[in-house]
Amino acid sequence: MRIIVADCTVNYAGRLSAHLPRATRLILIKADGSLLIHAEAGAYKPLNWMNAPNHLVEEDGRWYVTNGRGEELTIDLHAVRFDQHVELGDDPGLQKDGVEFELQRLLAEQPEAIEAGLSLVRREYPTPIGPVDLLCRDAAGTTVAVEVKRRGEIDGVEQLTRYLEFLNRDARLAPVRGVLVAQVVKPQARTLAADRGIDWAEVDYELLRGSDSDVLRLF
Amino acid sequence: MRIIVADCTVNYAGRLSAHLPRATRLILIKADGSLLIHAEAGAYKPLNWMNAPNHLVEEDGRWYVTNGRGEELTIDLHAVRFDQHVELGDDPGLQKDGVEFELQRLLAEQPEAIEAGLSLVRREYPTPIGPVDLLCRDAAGTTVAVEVKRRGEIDGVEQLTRYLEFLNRDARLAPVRGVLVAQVVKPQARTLAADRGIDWAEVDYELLRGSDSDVLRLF
DNA sequence: AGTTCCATGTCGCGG
DNA sequence: CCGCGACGTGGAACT
Repeated sequence: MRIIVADCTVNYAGRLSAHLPRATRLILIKADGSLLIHAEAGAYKPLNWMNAPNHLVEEDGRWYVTNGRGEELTIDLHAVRFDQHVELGDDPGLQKDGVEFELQRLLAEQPEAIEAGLSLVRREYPTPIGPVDLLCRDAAGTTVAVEVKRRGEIDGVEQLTRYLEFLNRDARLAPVRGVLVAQVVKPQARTLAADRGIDWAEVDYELLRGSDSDVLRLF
Repeated sequence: MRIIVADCTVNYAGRLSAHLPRATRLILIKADGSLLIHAEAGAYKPLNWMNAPNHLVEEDGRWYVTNGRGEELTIDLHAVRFDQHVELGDDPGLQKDGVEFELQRLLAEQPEAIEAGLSLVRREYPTPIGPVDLLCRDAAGTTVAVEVKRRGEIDGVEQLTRYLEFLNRDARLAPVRGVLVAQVVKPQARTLAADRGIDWAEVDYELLRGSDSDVLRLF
């Protein structure tokens, strides 16, 4: 990785046109050729960037970066204050835990955590506009579409509404109820869900994981 | 800005839990306190980060970063290979050009590009839930609500549906048709639009801009 | 490669 | 502060 601090002017033309007036910034060039330009403020997102793979040409204090997809970045270097090369080596990568998929897996194993008497019919049940997270049947034998989110917000209710629209046209399934399941269901989502006749449930992730370990311990 | 290259182990607990095994990485600490951890590969997005404002405590080769929103990042520094401080100063900021607003402006000038015989009634026509991008009238005199997007996706159909709901209650306008206009309309959006009786159209941004220049050249 | 959906999305605007 | 929509969204998983 090459680490540069320089007084520079930047122009980007591609998906849009953008211009960075002259100022001192941090420029990173990674081993794969990707390039980031960061300022002193504004975390996470670079002011400008070019994703790998791309082609870098240096010429008279000006860099041309092109990427074969019609995008071009030009950097005018007025003064380089700092230029250092370091080898970082491969990264073992980030280990995540606690995302939606895991929650869906646990709930598929323990549908009763959503509602007593609920049993799984199929996970990722396909519809013309995308798969329903869990298709279940309740104690009374009614079909239930379950949408799993980490946080239950309005778009989750919208998504579930669309699924129900389609599912209820299938005579073999109708009538289909909907349940939005999340660790936390926001007040707005509750209101909209109630208005649409959709149920919601909050589940405890740690508790689900605990039960999961219990199940494993039995074998 | 402080630029550090170090052999480190990182743990994050907040919106999820994440762990970075020991490896050499780039750590940036910006003036506002925000912190980024980058690896050699994978541009744009840091492996881990903490957005400002946050609190940083250094202690025995271990850093604790907390941000008052229940998020915590811990960095164990095993070996620091590089540690440099640079002053970047304020950044004048990025100047952008050419996004959705521009597309809307061009279509307001050339509604025929959407559909033959279409004429503009008003841009940003207000409704209780937000302004409709373009309100038009078609060749038959029927009111048409146009939603402009750079990319036509399900969200656009949902948004337009909500507008139509309101517009159709206005006896002076009803019945109102809807058209979703974008450079590209995704299959899912087409399916949902068709299902809701909403039309869609794809337009060529470069072509619109070209016609625009032609118009200008006439004067 | 194309498509779809998730994201510790981030970011900016308006109420 | 919260809700909402755009983003050069990026990135991963699946077809």
